[in-house]
Amino acid sequence: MREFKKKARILLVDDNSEHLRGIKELITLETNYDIVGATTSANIGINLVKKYRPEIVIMDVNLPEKDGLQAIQEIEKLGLDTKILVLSGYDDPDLIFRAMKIGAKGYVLKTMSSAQLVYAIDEILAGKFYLPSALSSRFFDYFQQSFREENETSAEENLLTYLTSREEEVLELLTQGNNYKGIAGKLFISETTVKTHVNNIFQKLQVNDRTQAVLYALNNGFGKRVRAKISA
Amino acid sequence: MREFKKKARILLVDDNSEHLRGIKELITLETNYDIVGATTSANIGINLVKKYRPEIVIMDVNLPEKDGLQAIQEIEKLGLDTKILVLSGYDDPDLIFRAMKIGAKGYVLKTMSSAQLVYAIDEILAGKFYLPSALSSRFFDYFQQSFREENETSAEENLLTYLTSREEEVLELLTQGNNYKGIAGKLFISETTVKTHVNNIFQKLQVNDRTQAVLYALNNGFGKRVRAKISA
DNA sequence: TATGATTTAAATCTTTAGATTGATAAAATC
DNA sequence: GATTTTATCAATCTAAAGATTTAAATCATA
Repeated sequence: MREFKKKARILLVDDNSEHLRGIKELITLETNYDIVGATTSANIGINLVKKYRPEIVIMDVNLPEKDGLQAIQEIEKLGLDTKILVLSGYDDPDLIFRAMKIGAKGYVLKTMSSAQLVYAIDEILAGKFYLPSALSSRFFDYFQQSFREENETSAEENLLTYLTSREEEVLELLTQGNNYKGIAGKLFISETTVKTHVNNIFQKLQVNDRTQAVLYALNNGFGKRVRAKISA
Repeated sequence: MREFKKKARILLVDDNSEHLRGIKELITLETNYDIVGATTSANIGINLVKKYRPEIVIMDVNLPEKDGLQAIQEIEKLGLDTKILVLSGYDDPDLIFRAMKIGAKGYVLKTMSSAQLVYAIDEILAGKFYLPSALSSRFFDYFQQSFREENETSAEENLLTYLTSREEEVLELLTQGNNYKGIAGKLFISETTVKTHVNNIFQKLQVNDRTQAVLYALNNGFGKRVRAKISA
């Protein structure tokens, strides 16, 4: 399939040195792959990425010194277009979600078949993403769960709809941390007018102060922005 | 494969009546499916869901009166465990993302093969999610893009790390809209102590007032919550 | 044990925020 | 054309927020 293409340069990072050897042998059988490095250290791995600029990094997320997710972030920050395939012993949805969130191109379990690993590598090298069906389901379950509360509340009555367009402008400036003077200056109106608007906003949103108003705005999709219940 | 199982009840919603007939015929060929309804109206579709409680709804997202996404949300709100497969003429990442966000179990293009449609239906009936490889890539590109800004900023210096644990508690209560008195009461300390903490928080976060402090906290992953740049 | 960081607290002062009342003019709606 | 809504502004007042200084007790740790 890829026989005549340039060999893909691969870097392996896995804290288990036996497993590291296993993958290494397996990949060496594939004539299209060229292993440029294999290490049990996340930090060394990052340096090897800088040095050899592999097309793809196969990264274990259970590393001793530095956790794999952090290593992924640091590799992503290099801006080298290095594709990262996560190799993990856990099918924890949160772990899958976070890995994909920070830029991984795929996530496979250590229990997978060697054929599946090769398939995953090829898909990712072709510019696609790869998640096995079971992990994909876990990902989407978690993904949808994290938005469920939002979907429910967005259907309820949103007090923001009662605001006039001018009040929305004022609230927008409140959500940017402005005080009365700042808002008055930006809207070219007097401070007392701003106070009037702000007081009307409080009434309509049924809150007591600006902080609560800002929180209500952010939690209710103000300005087409929403808060996702997603752990960092 | 599913020959001996109970027939899956399917509802079709598509504004194009010709396309509706086409899918209907195609699905009727499958002995395992039972079409309980087919309509060009989103509102009628929702009522048919209530009436027949199909296992799966194949939903076009380009509907005239009510848009498909809204219809999906209303069906989800019924809490009937109805699985929804989106059928769309567009591979727009935002559309795919929003459909999956609000609970769709799959998304396929109208240009797909009939075999792929049947495969998608079977996967979803089996409790899985289904996105064709190309759409999956679009989804994840969009998904990662929406978190890119956050990933970048989270790597920068986060002033929140300078807060003491007590200051974090105070800030947490600030992000819930409490005033001095409320915080003092909840932490069983005096109001003046709270003022001291809050002032120290302002210094450390380099802000001037509580609203700005709250905004900084929310925008910098305070309390394992992050703000996703995702359009509603 | 000496040192620095944390948590607690009070006193004082200035500034800002918020509530309330009243008023005018333009714009939209009926 | 009358009425309601919206946007504007002022004045006044109270309450809350924020800045600053000082200080004592606790706690971790070098």
